[in-house]
Amino acid sequence: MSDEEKTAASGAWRSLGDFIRGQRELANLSMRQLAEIAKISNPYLSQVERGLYKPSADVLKSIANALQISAETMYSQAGLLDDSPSRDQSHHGVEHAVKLDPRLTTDQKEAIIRIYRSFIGRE
Amino acid sequence: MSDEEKTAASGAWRSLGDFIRGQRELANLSMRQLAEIAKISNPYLSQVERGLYKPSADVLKSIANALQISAETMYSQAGLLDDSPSRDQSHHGVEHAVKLDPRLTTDQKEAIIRIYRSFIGRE
DNA sequence: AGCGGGTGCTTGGTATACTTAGCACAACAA
DNA sequence: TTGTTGTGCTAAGTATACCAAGCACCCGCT
Repeated sequence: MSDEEKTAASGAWRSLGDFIRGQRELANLSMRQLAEIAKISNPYLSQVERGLYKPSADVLKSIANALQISAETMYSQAGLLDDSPSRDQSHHGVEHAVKLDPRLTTDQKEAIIRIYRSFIGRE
Repeated sequence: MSDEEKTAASGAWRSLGDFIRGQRELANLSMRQLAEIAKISNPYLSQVERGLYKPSADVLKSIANALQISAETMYSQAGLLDDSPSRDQSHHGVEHAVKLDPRLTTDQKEAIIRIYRSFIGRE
């Protein structure tokens, strides 16, 4: 058994932890800040983000609320809602949302999409 | 807060237990049958149906699967999905989509969002 | 009277989700 | 230097989700 696979806390939940950490950093929140808002302890949040534990559903919902993202998104990231064939927002998501935004001019939309495509390394 | 809200096994989860029991009886399954399909123990299922314990998310999903109902239905019955986190405006679309894109790094997401906000005149 | 097989429920224990106290390292101030 | 305050992480304990074994009862047999 490799080091990565040591205990029950590997694989699928790791990506959930990465997701939470990414969203937390995007919101410019420290662990203690997010933990306070989500009403969980900061060490536990640390362990969750590192994939050591699988948070229960209400904790997930609480974190989602604190990060201002939908609970459904969080659950699907946690692999608990894996059905959802209708809601496809993987990479069409960004470009589509940009194109639909009425606040952006055409030039601005093109600029953002160009940057976006350069980031994801084209296809 | 009332006594109903303090202890772990009361209130909202009791109705969840009733819901599960109803669905199980509707499917003409005994506790042992459902427990076997959902890969949980029958005593635990008994306690869940009586509202003594709050099942974790994956157990809920497993039960929903065994009862052939959607996980979302189960979660909403469990009161875990009804959030609707104060959706401010539609312009959440772009930022939301960017935040959710797994192909982008955190830095890239921040960059795009910064550009986007500068375009629409926010911040 | 027993049997065997069905039902749901209780008991006692293990695994793990979760917390409180505290460590180690930074960056900035006195 | 020595504090103070920020960060994330570790350690040790408590709470609880969950399981295996078994109890009590109800039926249809023989």
